[in-house]
Amino acid sequence: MERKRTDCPALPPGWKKEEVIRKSGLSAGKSDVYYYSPTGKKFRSKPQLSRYLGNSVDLGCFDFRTGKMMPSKMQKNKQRLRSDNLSLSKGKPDLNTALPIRQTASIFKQPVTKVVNHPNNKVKTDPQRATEQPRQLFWERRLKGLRSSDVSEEALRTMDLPKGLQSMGPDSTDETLLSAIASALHRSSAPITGQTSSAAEKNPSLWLNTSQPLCKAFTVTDDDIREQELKVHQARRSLEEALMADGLARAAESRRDTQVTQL
DNA sequence: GTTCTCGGCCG
DNA sequence: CGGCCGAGAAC
Repeated sequence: MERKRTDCPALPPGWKKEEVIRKSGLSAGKSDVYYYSPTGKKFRSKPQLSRYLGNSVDLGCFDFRTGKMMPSKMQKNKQRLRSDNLSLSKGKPDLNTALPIRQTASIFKQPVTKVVNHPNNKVKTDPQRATEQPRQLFWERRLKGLRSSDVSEEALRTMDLPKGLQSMGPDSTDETLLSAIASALHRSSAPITGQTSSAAEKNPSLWLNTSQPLCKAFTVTDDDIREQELKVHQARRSLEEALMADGLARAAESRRDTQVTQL
């Protein structure tokens, strides 16, 4: 009977929440909660909402039933914190490459990453949303200070970027440039060209091509490519050796464990 | 066809 | 239990 679609404080204007009480059957009295997007699409579960909003939106602390953010649910976070996997000294390194997302009060944080729907999943996309996906201007600034580190929290040496690559916009440090380019590379499969518009150099906030990293246009020479191929080759060899060593170590360890249990 | 509603599965 | 979704009922 509760047919009213109420505004939900945790939601942006336009989103409505509805609670419907079951009035017959074995489950009479139970209630179902639905949400309606501004475009009128109905959502009847958290996964469904999550699918629609994209992976970059973490609904972990959102309570679907009440429609409120419940910070208490934060502890039951599936994503392990760095401090956590420190304690499990063995265990695979964290290969999560997700980009940081803006943390705001609302569930509907602005994704920093573009939400690209996986070609294989047939979620119907709202074309409006797909094209209007907002991205913060100069969002790369928030990558500042991010460092990769190994399992012992030791910061890894950062890469040296070729001289030809130059950062642009606010905070034109090499460190941010590296992050910006790395992010651009794994955000989309489109070629990375940098900011090709000369206007962008004079006034980035106006002419910025947001699908490209904050990097001046550059050219890649054959020598650059050869040099890079060599680096990749060496990196692969190092990885191969590391994996081999790790495998031997694990084998030795499990052998020792069995012996201990047998005592 | 679409939307509504409750059953029932599964964690 | 309650969340989630399938499927029959209703429109």
